[in-house]
Amino acid sequence: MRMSEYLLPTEREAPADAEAISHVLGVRAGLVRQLGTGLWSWMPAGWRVHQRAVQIIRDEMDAIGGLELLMPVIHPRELWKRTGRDEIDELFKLQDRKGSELVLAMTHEEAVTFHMSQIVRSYRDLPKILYHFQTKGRDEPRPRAGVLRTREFIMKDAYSFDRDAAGLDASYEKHRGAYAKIFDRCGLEWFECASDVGMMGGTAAHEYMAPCPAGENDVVLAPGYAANIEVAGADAQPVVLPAGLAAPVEASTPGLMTVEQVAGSLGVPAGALLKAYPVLTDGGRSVLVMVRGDHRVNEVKLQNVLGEPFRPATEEWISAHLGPAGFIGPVGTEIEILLDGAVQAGGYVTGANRADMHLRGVEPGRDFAFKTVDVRSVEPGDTIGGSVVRIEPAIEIGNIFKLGTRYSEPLRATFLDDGGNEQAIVMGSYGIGPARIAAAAIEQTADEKGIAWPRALSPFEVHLVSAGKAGSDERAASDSLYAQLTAAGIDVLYDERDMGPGQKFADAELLGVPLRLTLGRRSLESGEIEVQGRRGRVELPGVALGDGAVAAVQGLLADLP
RNA sequence: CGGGGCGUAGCGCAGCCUGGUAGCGCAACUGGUUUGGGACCAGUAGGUCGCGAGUUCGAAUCCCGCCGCCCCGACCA
Repeated sequence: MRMSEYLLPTEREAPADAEAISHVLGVRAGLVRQLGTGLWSWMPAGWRVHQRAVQIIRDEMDAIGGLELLMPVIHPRELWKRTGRDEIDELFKLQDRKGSELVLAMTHEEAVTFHMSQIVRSYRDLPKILYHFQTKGRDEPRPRAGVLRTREFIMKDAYSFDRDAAGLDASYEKHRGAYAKIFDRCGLEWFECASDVGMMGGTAAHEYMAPCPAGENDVVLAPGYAANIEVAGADAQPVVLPAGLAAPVEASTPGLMTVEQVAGSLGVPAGALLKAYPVLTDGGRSVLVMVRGDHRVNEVKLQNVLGEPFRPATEEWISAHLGPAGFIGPVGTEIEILLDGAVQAGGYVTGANRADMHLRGVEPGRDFAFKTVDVRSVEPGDTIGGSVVRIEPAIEIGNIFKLGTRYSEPLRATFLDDGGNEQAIVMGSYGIGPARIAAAAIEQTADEKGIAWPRALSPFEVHLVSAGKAGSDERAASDSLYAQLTAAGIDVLYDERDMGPGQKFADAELLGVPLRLTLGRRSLESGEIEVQGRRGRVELPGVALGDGAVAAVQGLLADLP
């Protein structure tokens, strides 16, 4: 591709309001442009990257027997009513000119299950894996960070259809294998994490996480362990408790409402306090959740423990049922108490359910009854298997779910088993966001000059800079080299624009093609083309001009990350 | 949905407080000189100051309403 004929709208300055590296560089390098909040266009070079990711995904999906098809974005709303998903806030709703109710698909479980319900008749029709690359619409409450979280995006979504749980397990494992190959081939650093199955979930789920600064999720990492912080568990650092008391003793704490204030005033570590967090469930239960003073309640884990959604109790409710906010505790209350498992035996400081008063020496079991649960968030300093955990932000680049019969039952997708009995198809769903792969690659590889694409995702294989002006001998030589490389099937971006070399180098480093060749007057004098590897901006041995140049460049390409 | 901020030329911004003919840098265009790390000289062109309604002799500037966009939080199969 000749740069003078291409559209690569690079910018010298970052968009004023961009924070994420991938947002800044995606725009500056001319890969993406914004149309509205959460609505992004892919410019030609950016679309090349996206298509590279898509092709890698397609390869590996095909390799596990996936069958590519295409389903529409606009669906009858009725279909979504049948699965109970038509009232989701994120679902775009619309009407046609006749007033018929339609939705923009956020995923395609409904559509694919609808079709398979008509097509599959017998156990002989199973198993199947179907997938497509299709636009999703999601009315996100807060789109952010360029293409990381948008209201419209392309997703590879795959669906497996099996006779039973064992079949689903096999399909699930195939996808785990394919996903590992996909993310490795894309050159990403990534982790497979146990994840929350979510409100609409099934029986198991994994997320694929690419660590990077702009990540929206926190991942807990230890040797042999990776989990979303929403579900992660770890061993807490032990706390040194004060000597026990025969019974709780009141301690005056006037105006001291925070853990830090109370701990400081009483001369104990924050972990020697118990924090009380009263919640009311949608089902009408009231529960007092207790965690160590230096820990925090994890609302996702708590919801899983409660088995239903909940809201924190209001201050009015707390005053009416426990005591003044800031001074509540477990002693003397009738409310059901859940105690976090990190609370070791011993005497703690808790609220006394009276204004300006706490209790010392409160012992779980002796002074109040409880049920032990795991509802705290993993904290820095926690350990797993003796190793201190790392907590890193990460982008979710893919996920896999065991759906079971969540969709096949309401949509009556059944088959006859070998005994002639009607059974619901057992399903899985498997998503990957190519745009997030691109964004994660930018985040993970960028340096102060720009992007440094993994070879597999780069919009071009070689960036050839002509350092001579039009009509010069060096320009004629670079024209000739461009023709040679292109004839050999190498994907070359050829910068033959009539501008200074500094600007060309700057654009090349911004765009991040892994191999940069420079051919100018020096090359004609030395007989060598200069070579820079983009990752780390390393100068590589020059390539001799002449017939061997193409083979030499191919050799260099093979060695790149 | 709460909190904060922004909207002036393609991009980045100043001007607004204290009303009086709309500016700067980069980019663009023309001519010339340059050509190995974002050159230089001379000239040119480009703006309903987000939209609407007010106050005023006069509004980018003050008041009211609306829209759009960003960040934080809530939210997020």
